Amino acid sequence: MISLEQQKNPNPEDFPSELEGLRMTKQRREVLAVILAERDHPTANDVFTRAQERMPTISLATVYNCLEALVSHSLVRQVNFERESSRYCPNLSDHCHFQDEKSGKIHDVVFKGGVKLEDLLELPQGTKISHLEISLKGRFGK
Amino acid sequence: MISLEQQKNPNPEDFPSELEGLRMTKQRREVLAVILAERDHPTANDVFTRAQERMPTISLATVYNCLEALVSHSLVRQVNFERESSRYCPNLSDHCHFQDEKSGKIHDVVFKGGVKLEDLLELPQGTKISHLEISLKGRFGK
DNA sequence: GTCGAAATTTGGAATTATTCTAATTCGGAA
DNA sequence: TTCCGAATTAGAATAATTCCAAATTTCGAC
Repeated sequence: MISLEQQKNPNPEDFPSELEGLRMTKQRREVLAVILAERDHPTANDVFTRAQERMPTISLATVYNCLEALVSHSLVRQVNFERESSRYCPNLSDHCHFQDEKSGKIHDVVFKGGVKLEDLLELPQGTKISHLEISLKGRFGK
Repeated sequence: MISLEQQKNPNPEDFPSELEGLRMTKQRREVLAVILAERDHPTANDVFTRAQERMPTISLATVYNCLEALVSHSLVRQVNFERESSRYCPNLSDHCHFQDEKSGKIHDVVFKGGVKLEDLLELPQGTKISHLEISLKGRFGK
């Protein structure tokens, strides 16, 4: 797994011309930079709005294209909650997501030491998991 | 948790007039019967089509209404996979879902003896989980 | 550097699942 | 039977996402 540093103002120009086999274009760099800039979970539209600040000509379709490219090359994670619009997550380490019902905000949640979910499921021998998503909803204790 | 028997041809008329505090109307009975009739994971539209066989006048909007009522009263589970349309599941016991990438079909997966996912997560003290969904995607071993 | 092919971007249209709306119908209580 | 709130209905509206076809950019070969 590649490790892209989270930083306040990532400079799109600092990304190499290729990441994880994905050719980095100006727009893909910008979209990636937007996502790495904050540790939150923006929607495609949020990303679009933020990207427009530095690249006013970028289109929403391109943002969708870039997101799909980045996700499929594991540079960004896609997060789905029920039927809400997809969100995107810069944290590539093993974790799942908790949505606070009060604020709607999404938080990363990690597993206790070394737990591998796959080991806890009754799956037919040899089953290959290519994708796994855990979504929690609830309220923080007060 | 209520336990509604899975059976080949559930008779909508056999359901009591109220289930889990939800008043059972003709349409809600029919929708519930459709879902209990098969151990699969139909979309709202699938349910609509199947319900129409015995109740040709039912509308899609009603199917959506009924599904939402049944789900919110825990008579049926809603299953979401990425951005695909929601599916509905008659199995109320603790389990998660695996989608076979080859067929697209969804299968129920149970946890190994008594594992409680909540116990494996690093959540702030007192966090109340109201909803939890685990979705897996992959291929069965051959 | 120039050329052509291939990939990417773009704006707008199209799609699709779902929700909303307003009118009608139903079902139970009085 | 009558009344009232809830449920149903058909169709319109919404919203996220995808599709499309044209324009632009990039890349490699020369």
